[in-house]
Amino acid sequence: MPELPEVETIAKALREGGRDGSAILGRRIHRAHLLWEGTLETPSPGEFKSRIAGQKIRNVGRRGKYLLLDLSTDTMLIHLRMSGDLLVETKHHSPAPHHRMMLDLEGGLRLSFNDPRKFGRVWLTQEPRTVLGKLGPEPLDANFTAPYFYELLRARHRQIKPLLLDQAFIAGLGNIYTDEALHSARIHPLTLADSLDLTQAEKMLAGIRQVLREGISRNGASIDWVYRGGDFQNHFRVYQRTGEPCPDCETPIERIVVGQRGTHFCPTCQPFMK
DNA sequence: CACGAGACCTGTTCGC
DNA sequence: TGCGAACAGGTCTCGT
Repeated sequence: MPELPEVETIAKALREGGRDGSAILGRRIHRAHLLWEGTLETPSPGEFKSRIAGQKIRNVGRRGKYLLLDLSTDTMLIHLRMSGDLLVETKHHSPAPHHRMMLDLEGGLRLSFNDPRKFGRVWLTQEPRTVLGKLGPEPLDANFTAPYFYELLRARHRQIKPLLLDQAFIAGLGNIYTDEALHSARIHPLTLADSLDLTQAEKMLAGIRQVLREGISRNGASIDWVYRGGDFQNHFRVYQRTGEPCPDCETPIERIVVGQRGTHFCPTCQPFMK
């Protein structure tokens, strides 16, 4: 689910707080509740609870699809995977179905991790690099240039779509934004990365940045009940639009399976070049 | 190195 | 209406 724009939206919301003044920055964590221990990747439940108690939330950031909570002495990393969400609630609220972890904060607030499918994971560590170390570059980083992207693509004899989903190649893209970016760049999802020329690499990077920026400006995509307020789902051009006319040329959008993921593209705008 | 299948989970939608 | 199949924003591991 949550891809870079959704995680960025959540990080921003946690930093800025709600209209009700429910800001969590600067607050001390009184106590952690683990409703499903499998959520915790490291350390053990006992050490997690004793170590996190008393630490303050200094800041909230993002790297790839990971949320980073800077605490007094540790970093808490959260990966929402397919169905995770973070909510700020009050302490009195009884735990909703699928709550997996709750952090009681000073001032009666509570930061809750809800995750129906139980794929999400949490780490508490003083060395976030051990978790983030293998991530590829941030696509929106100004230091990530088109010529460099072209060099990376040229070194890989692999279909472009699964390559863009590979977090070690580039961080933050998921199934929605990959399909949208390929359509924006007019590149077929099965195109081999090392067959793209510099001009196509430039278009690919521009497409990635364009759809990510649009996703962020629309507060992400809210499919089903998750990620309240996001609007990008109403602006998909190909994702989950099988059979609907391409917004650029009217050709019906096609769906194929690539690397076991549903893949949506326009056969006219994105012709397969061998 | 590249790729496909299977696993990890639960909920919703689709097709008969 | 009922019920099983298919599908879902992600990632890891294993076998070829």
